Amino acid sequence: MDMPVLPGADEMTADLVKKVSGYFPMLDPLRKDLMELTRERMSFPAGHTIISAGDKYDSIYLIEDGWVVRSRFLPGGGRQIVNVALPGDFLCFNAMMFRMSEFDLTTRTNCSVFRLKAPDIDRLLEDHKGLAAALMWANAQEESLLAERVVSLGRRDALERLAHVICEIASRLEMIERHSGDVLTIPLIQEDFADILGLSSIHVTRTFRKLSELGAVDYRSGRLRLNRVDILRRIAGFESDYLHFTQRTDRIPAP
Amino acid sequence: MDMPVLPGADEMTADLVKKVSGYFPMLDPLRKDLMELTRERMSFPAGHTIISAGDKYDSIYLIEDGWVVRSRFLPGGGRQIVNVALPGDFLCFNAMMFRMSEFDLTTRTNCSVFRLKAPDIDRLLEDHKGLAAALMWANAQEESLLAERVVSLGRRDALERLAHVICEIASRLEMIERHSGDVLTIPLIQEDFADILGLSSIHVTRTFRKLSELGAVDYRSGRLRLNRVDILRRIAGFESDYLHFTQRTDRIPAP
DNA sequence: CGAGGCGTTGACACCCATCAACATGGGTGG
DNA sequence: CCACCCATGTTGATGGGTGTCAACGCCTCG
Repeated sequence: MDMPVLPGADEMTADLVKKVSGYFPMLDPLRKDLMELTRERMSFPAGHTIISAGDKYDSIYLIEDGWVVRSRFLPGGGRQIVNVALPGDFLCFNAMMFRMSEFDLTTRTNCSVFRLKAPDIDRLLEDHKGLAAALMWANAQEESLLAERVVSLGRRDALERLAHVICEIASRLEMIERHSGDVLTIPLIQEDFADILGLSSIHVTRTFRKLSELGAVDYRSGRLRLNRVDILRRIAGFESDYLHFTQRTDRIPAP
Repeated sequence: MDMPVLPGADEMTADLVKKVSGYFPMLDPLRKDLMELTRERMSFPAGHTIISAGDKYDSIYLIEDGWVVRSRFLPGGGRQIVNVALPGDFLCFNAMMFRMSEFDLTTRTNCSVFRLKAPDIDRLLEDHKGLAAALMWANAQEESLLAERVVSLGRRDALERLAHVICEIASRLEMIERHSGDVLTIPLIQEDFADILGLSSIHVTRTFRKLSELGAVDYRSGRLRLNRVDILRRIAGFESDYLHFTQRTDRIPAP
């Protein structure tokens, strides 16, 4: 295979693929597909809108580093963030299915992403089985996260919601080895939390204070100290099953 | 192909596949895969729980007829319905990825479903490309519906939410040709609407009354009369794009 | 040093939950 | 055919959770 390989694409396949699919043991085909299709590495500054609602999209992105939020602006001026994408997550993986985005994608930190020219779905299934499997997995997992967010928004109060999303983010960061210890760096302002949780930013302040009073966490300007994770999880009723981080050992091929 | 074909599987492939994938023109491979894998047709009475949260699942279901809701019960006694599945929708399509269900699946009407033994994902991608494509499409569409539900729950008030979900259900029923005219039969009680919308059933009553006063719809015991769809859509801010019902004509192969 | 973004606090209003009571209506058994 | 019952829907009163508004403090950056 004598295709031009990007500088850095190697480390990506060595390092990131492990994170993308630590849970999904189809490493070799995925690595091969990414080598073939990942031709472009792009960087964006914090606050950059990669895609706007209504844009036609033609590529799939794989986040190498940085945080991206997917959000919708409403006629009344409100905003709802539907999910937060972290390193190892795909963006626009339904570009093969749908033509245009219904959401904005905005970076919250400086980001570097790999861009995959979206093959049409027939060619994807035919020639890139590793990527196809990874995309199916990623889509299913994102669906699972969204379902849990629906539960939160529908049936949990502000305190439970905030505690729950903190548990979720902490677990996901651990999963990709971007966090250890009891202090998280979270590049979200309280207004972001508000738009994730369906609250006002003022009420997010109040709710953080209550979590602090309860001894669970302390939050200050992007730094979150986890004091008592047990308390946090109990408040949230957090069950990590829905993240589906358990390795599917039943699918690891025999050596 | 001399495999035993279920009585009725023929009509399924002739009729239902069209609905499953009217939007997704990969009919022939899908039909073939369904013929191979659809070995069992099952019927359930209304109110039956097909799968409970925590159950290990091993099959994918395709709804031939009936309504199914996917819901979660919370420790406090609350319930949240995360989506409503209609004829032509798949259930448990992530059975290849994940091992167990986090939600209950409960019939709201008498239902008949086709059961597909879930092939593992490698075999699916290898031997059942039509089904793989249909499942990817279905998953992406469900993800899209969930994202829109998140927007509703986060940033729309009760009136907007109810109007929006009515618009959604009406559109989906039209899509599968299960409804025409201005009266819908909806086998959901107000408590179901409450658990879809994150409201109390009492407030659903009030909200239906307000919609009626505004001239949009009249609801009475499972029958919903659409008086002024334009009003309803304006209240909801309904844009049907997220349903992705537009045929992807760019993907129809040349004859 | 000023400006602007972000966070914080308190007062107040509103949306919606909760509770209790009652209406309706379909099904079942006598 | 009627009596009863249970599920569901309706209404009003009350309260709590959260939004909104205004003012102020803090910090960063130019």
